Amino acid sequence: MKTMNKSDLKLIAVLERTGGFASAQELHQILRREGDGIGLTTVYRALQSLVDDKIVDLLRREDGEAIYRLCGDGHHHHLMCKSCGDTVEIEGGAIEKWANTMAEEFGFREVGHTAEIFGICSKC
Amino acid sequence: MKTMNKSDLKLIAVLERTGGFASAQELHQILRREGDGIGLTTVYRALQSLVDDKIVDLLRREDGEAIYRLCGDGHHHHLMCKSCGDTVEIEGGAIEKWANTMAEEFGFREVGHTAEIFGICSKC
DNA sequence: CACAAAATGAAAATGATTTTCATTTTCAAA
DNA sequence: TTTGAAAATGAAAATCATTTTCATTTTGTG
Ligand SMILES: [Zn+2]
Ligand SMILES: [Zn+2]
Ligand SMILES: [Zn+2]
Ligand SMILES: [Zn+2]
Repeated sequence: MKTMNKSDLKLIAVLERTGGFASAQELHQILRREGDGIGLTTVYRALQSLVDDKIVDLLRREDGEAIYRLCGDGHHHHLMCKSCGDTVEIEGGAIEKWANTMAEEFGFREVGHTAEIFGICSKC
Repeated sequence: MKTMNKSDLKLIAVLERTGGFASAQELHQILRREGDGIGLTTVYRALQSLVDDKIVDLLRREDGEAIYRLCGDGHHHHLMCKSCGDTVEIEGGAIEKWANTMAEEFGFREVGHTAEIFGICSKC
């Protein structure tokens, strides 16, 4: 972790405030909406640097778009209704264990994972 | 799984021949190199349809590019190296149980899930 | 202050994927 | 075999996230 410039701090602040994942474009819009004139390029650069410094996690949406979250954020998974879109945040203890076990078994390190459950909720 | 047209079959054939993962662009180039004048659009369409029919897996390279591979039988998950792209298909017994438990707890039905693990493999 | 390095952002470039749309192929009914 | 509608095809244009360029501004230090 080298330096930490003004933009890096701004991005960390937004990520803290919003919690969860957000794309670069979304984070840029949020900052703009709040009156910050930061440029999209700078947002990308700050996120890149934060990822390099392992301060931020980079994952991918289903369509491939990059999404970011603060490392150490309360990690959780989602249960989403395919019909109405309602989403519940759930604990993933079993998943964490599974991911670590499997990764270890195959000699992987710096392990991460994604896991989502979807179905039809009781209201639908 | 509805119909299976000529292009779908071509793509399946290439994927069989090459084994492992390849991007749409790469698969298109391979077909072209082999003298097939198939269009890039058609390659994308065929892959989409094969993914919908669960005949091929869609994963993502580290840069977000979509990569495809013929899927083995049965339900499984992936452990992929972020660096070299090597992928292992793994059992997900714990996941299945977890997904069902959570879904039941929140009253969801027709439940499905996705789960992928990624990290750095021993060779990298 | 002066000056070099670092940061910034507008605009252009990139590159994968999708959309449009006119044309061709397929295929079953007549 | 002929015919018309539906499905398939692909070239070109459109999208859209991300990166690159490059001229300008800010920062830090002597
Ligand atoms: Zn619902
Ligand atoms: Zn988890
Ligand atoms: Zn698979
Ligand atoms: Zn590897």
